Amino acid sequence: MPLRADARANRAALLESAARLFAEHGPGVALEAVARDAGVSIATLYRHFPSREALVAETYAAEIAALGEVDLAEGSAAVALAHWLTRFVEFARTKRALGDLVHALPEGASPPARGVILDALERILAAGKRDGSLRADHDAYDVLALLGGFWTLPSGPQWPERAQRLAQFVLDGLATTSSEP
Amino acid sequence: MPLRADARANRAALLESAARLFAEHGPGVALEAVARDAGVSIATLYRHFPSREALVAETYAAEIAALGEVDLAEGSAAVALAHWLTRFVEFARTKRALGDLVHALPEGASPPARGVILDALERILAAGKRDGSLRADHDAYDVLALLGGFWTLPSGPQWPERAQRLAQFVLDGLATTSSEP
DNA sequence: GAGGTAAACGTAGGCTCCCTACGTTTCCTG
DNA sequence: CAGGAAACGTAGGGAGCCTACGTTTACCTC
Repeated sequence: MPLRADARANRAALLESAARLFAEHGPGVALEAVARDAGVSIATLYRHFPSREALVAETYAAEIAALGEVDLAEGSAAVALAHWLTRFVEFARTKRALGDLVHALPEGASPPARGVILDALERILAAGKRDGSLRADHDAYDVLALLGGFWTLPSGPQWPERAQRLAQFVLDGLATTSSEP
Repeated sequence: MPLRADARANRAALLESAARLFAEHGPGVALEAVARDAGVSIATLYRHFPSREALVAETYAAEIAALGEVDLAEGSAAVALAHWLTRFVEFARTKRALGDLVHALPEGASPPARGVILDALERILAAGKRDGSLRADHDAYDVLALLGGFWTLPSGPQWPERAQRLAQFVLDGLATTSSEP
């Protein structure tokens, strides 16, 4: 059965506040602040999102889904990886909170976001194995770990440049035909 | 003037407790728990270590100093980097708290640990530029960012293997003479 | 050894945040 | 427009951070 009207509105307000506050103050924002900002009590926030992780996941649901899409139709898998990395960098730039979600560790029961991203990487790597444009001796897990470095970079003005170089390094390391100058 | 005897003893007890609790429960351990474990009040902890970061830095002072040492005497810079990376992986494995310290971001005023490590990497990279064994188009900052991935890996039993592969990837990417199979 | 003093200490408490129990209000359906 | 389920807010316990303040303790001097 559908949510009641007030519940729907509160939920939407919470997601909106969360998106803004995560962007402004990082993923560690007090949940009580999010609730206050949304004009709602903390209990309501917990009712809709039982954990911080759940709130982050819902907030970035669209972004996560987009990262799951891979276009292997045109060009080699290496090209697809390059495109995917560019999108990943862009998301990482604006959505720092995503990092905590993607790298939320507990061995089992990892959040869906992680699975979606690993899945996308796996498809690209498999394609690279088929068309020979990517080395076959690294798995999605390896690549994701390398990209984890993004979240350790200070978020200053040179972040995009740094991140792009990191991505290029990963790409070069995975490509069979090196593009070194 | 030297510390008073009781102060010295308390300080040592705090460092000992901190080392154990950081290792057991990660870098997020409650400082009050550290104080309690050391048989000391929380105020005393703050008197000796004004911030969590300061406590971590002191706890791992020896490890940090060791990471600052680089042996460029024998073999190429690439070999030196390989050795340094091995040590780095080992430290990262046992001292997860170090990560928070090394990657503590604030643009200015970064803690000394970061500087020590960046310095060591810079010396290795410079040597690699001289002897031609390492690519010259990446700086210490880049390398450190790549290694940041270590701290996003789940700390399960396969951690060492994963970490070693990451390090190898970085090494391969930086070496001029590729060691790909 | 007996003080005197600065250094070091612990207690206590305010603040913020997390999370839950419980009584109250609000929406929807008939 | 009433009844009941759904959703809500208030209130509060617990944990952790950090500081103010009064008390204790080691060291130095005589």
